[in-house]
Amino acid sequence: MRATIADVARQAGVSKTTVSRVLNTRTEVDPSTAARVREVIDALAYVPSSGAVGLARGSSRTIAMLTPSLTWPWMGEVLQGVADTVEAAGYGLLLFSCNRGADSVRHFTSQVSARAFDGLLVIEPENTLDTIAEMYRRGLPVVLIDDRGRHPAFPSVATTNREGGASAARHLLESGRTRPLVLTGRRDFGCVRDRLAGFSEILPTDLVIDGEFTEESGRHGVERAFAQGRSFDCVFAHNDLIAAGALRALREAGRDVPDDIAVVGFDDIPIARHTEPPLTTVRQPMRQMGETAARLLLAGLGGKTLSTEPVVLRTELVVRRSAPRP
Amino acid sequence: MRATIADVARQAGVSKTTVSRVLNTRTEVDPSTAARVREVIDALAYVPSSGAVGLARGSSRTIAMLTPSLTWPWMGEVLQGVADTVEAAGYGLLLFSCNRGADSVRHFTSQVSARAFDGLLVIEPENTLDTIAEMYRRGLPVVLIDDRGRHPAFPSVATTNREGGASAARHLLESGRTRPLVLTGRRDFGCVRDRLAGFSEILPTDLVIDGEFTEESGRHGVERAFAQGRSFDCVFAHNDLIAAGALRALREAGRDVPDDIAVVGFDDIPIARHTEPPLTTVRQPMRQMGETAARLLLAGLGGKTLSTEPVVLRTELVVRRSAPRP
DNA sequence: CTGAAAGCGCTTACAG
DNA sequence: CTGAAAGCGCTTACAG
Repeated sequence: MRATIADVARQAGVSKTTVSRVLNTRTEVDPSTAARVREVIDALAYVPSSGAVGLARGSSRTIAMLTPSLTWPWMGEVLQGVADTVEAAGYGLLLFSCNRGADSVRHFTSQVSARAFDGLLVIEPENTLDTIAEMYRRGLPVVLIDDRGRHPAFPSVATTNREGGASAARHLLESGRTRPLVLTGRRDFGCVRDRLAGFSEILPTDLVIDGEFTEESGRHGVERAFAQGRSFDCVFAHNDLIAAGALRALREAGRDVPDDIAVVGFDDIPIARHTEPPLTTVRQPMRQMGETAARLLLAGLGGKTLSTEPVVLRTELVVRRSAPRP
Repeated sequence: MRATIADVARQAGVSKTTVSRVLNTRTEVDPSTAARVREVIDALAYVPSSGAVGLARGSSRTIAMLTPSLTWPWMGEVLQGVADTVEAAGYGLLLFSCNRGADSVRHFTSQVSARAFDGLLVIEPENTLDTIAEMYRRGLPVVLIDDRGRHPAFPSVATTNREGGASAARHLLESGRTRPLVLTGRRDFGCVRDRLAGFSEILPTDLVIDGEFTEESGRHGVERAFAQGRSFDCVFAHNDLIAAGALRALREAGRDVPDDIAVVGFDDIPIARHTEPPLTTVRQPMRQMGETAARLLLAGLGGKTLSTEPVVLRTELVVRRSAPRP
């Protein structure tokens, strides 16, 4: 049978109150009493039941992370940043993926009501921002990761999408490229608008093809541009999957990258270093975003009031062979 | 203030016992009473506190997942399979990554003692098998994902590593290749020995270079083979990262893939379809492994006794351009 | 079919 | 510095 606080108290010849006090390292305990209690704790390998502590204290020392998918290319990095930070603070990390649609959302919502965790880190599943905002308003501490340019009414972590787009344009311009093809992700994403705006400021273009954040979309984008007889000397893809698709379509069309056409992506996912040629891309610091969001949330749980102004982390241009330095 | 079972009981004019009974859908409640209670529950948006239920019942309806890293290329798929299955069963998923070394292990161990979860899914962090086995012996339900050929003394899910190696060899042999270079991962992994044994049975070779499961290791392996003046017409890499490194080294050496040298990898991670040429590889069904392990564990929690005989899932050869069909 | 009471394993005023 | 008692929000014999 597992030891409880009552066992420890009995064997140490003190009350449960005293044991609780030494566990929570309050000062008002006689040193020799405390030492005796600690001995018994060690001897019994006693660890307080997290459930009981949570009930008594009204908090679970657990944080939840909500994601639309766990298989997105950059999700592992975010998760690792979150997990490391949360663990180091002695908190537990409860993972919710909304992969099963409405059912998943319901499951998650009921866990919120059940007070299964103290705070929430979220990468927004499609169309759930209102639900999340409502939870925040009702008192659940929330930090959003990757606001997609939407600037919600609660704390969030974002990256410099606009400056990221601009840095891609500057790099291409410095390499002597002047006629870009831009392949975007979904236009209703704020980050897409920001990346485009930053890019266009430096390197204006009317050759913009809207698409999805997929390889296929990148392939189709390039094919369509060729079919329309448009000419371009570089491609700015709104993420690395689109860029990978573009690379493939360019190779199939017999164009050399980067000699004929340079390609720049966005994100710097693991695939980026394995394409041929390896991809120049605007790196988003995903792990750091996870860490930052977790640290913010933990500070919030510690009583600090969090600003709803997004914390913005810097993107960084990573130069590889698809668009080398001039 | 949040509603409790006492609030529901008061407003419905019944005892907490009765409310508890309708919550847990026992039969011994008068239909009209039950209906009245349910109305109040809805009106108050009452959801039982998971902490209190857990304490009273002595179980948390939560499963833990322990991993060495969250950024490994196939981890997202495993995690998704686990999360979907666990969620669908109404359980919570507590995530532990041992990324911070000994500190992480300690944090995890204390959570075990704190009874923070009912069962454990584990992808073994380096050198923790004994610790895990000990937890299993003390009564914690455990299912291991990817036994690395070690056949532990508790339930596990594995893949057909030996047959996977054999299928790679058969494919190469059918394509007329007879002089393979094999690039292995760490030899102390059982899966490496199994893949090698299966391969060698069909296509014996003395050109085996041991390495790590990394891109660099693949590059070095090919370079070393060339430096030794060895000739080969195909490569069997023990995972896709090694294969990606091999592709790079072959290209730099001016060899055409697959015309001069065919390449087969193992795993089928996302990168595999983005190399040049795209990689033929032995697919491990990672998501299915996650699902299977989770289902096993849930069955165990449901009272079923689990066999310690590994559940073995089939690998599948995925043919792409690096080693096309004959 | 229903309820009073004890219990799960802790914490926390309160009193001394 | 220490302890008895109440309380956190549930479940579960037990009795009726």
